Amino acid sequence: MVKRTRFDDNPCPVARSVDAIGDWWSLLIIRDAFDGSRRFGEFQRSLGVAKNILSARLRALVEAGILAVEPASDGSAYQAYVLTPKGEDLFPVVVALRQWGERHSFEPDEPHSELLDRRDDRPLRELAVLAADGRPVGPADTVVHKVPEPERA
Amino acid sequence: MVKRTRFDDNPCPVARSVDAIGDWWSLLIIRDAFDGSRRFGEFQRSLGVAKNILSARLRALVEAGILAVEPASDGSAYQAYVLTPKGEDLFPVVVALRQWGERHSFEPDEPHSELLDRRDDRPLRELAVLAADGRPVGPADTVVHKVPEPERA
DNA sequence: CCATCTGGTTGCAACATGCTACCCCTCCGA
DNA sequence: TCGGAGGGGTAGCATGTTGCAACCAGATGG
Repeated sequence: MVKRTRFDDNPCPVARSVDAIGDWWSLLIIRDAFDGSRRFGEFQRSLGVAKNILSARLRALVEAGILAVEPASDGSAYQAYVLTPKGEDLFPVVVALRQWGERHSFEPDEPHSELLDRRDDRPLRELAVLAADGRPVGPADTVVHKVPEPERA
Repeated sequence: MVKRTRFDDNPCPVARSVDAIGDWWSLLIIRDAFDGSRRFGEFQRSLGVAKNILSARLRALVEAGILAVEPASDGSAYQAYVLTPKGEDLFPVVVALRQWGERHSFEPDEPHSELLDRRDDRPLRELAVLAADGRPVGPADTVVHKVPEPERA
C-alpha cells in the first residue's frame, strides 16, 4: 500500500476525497451500504468481488472513518459494517454519480435501477450546484481559489 | 485491460459511472479540466502523474466521451483536451467530492483550495439532495428500485 | 542545424488485483 | 457432542496495472 497517503498533503479537497474513496470498489461498497447492505457476505454477493479485496477495502473504509464495525446487529454474533455520519455525508456524491450515469451511460430505453423518494416513490430532483444566493452555477461561473501554498519547498 | 467493460451490463448507474471515471486519476484530470487545464503538460505538472499513465487516462476519457481532443487552441499546433458537454455534466460530482473533502478531510484551521462563485467570490452553497417536491432527503428517505433483471442467465 | 521544449511511446520492475484453496468460528440438527 | 453448513476471513500464486526512466519525433528557436 504505497498509495495510502498520496494526497494527504494536497490542499485540494477533491484530491483528498479521491484519496479516501477513489478506487474501484470503495464507492460501490458505499453505494451498497446506502442500499442497506451491512454484512460481509452481502457486499460480497452483491459486488462479486474477491473476498480478500473486499476485506482490504472494508478495513480501509473503517480506517478512513467512513464505515464502522458494529459488534452485532441482528442478534447473531456476527459483525456488521455500517456507515458513520462521515460516510452518510457521501450521499450527494453517490447521487451525483447515479444521476450522471443515468443521463449518459444508458440508452434512452435501457432499464436501470432508480433511486426513489420513499415517501411517494418518485425519482429525486436533479442535483444543482447553487451559489450562495441560490442562483444555479456551472463550471464557467466558478473559480478555484488556491491556497497560498505555505512553506512547501 | 480486462476491466474496461466490467460494469457495462450492470443496471446500476453508479456502477457505470464508476466504470467511466472511478479510477485514481480520472477524477483529478477532470477536476483540473474544470480548473482550466487543457494541455498534456499542464495536467502532467499539476498531477505529477507518469506520462504513460496520463496518456492512457486521457485516451480513455476521450473514448468515454468525457474529453475531446481539439486540434489546436492557442495558435501553436499542439492539441488541447477539453471537456465535452458530457464531461461538464460531471460538475456536481466534482463539487460533491470537494464539499465532502472540505468537511471531513481537513483540520478546522487547515487551509485548502476553495471553489468560489466568480461573481462575488463567495463559496458555493452546500449541495442538497432534494425530492421531486423540493423537500431535502437523506439516505434513509430513499429506496433503490431495482430493475427486474431481464433474461440474465 | 544544433539545442530544447512539448507530447508522447516503450521496457522493465514493483505493486495491486483476482481466483482458488484453505482456516477458524458460530450455529444447528441428530 | 459431533458433524456439517455457512459466515468471515487469510495465504499463495497468476495476472494486470502503475510508476519510473529512457527514448523518440515533431515544433521552436538561436
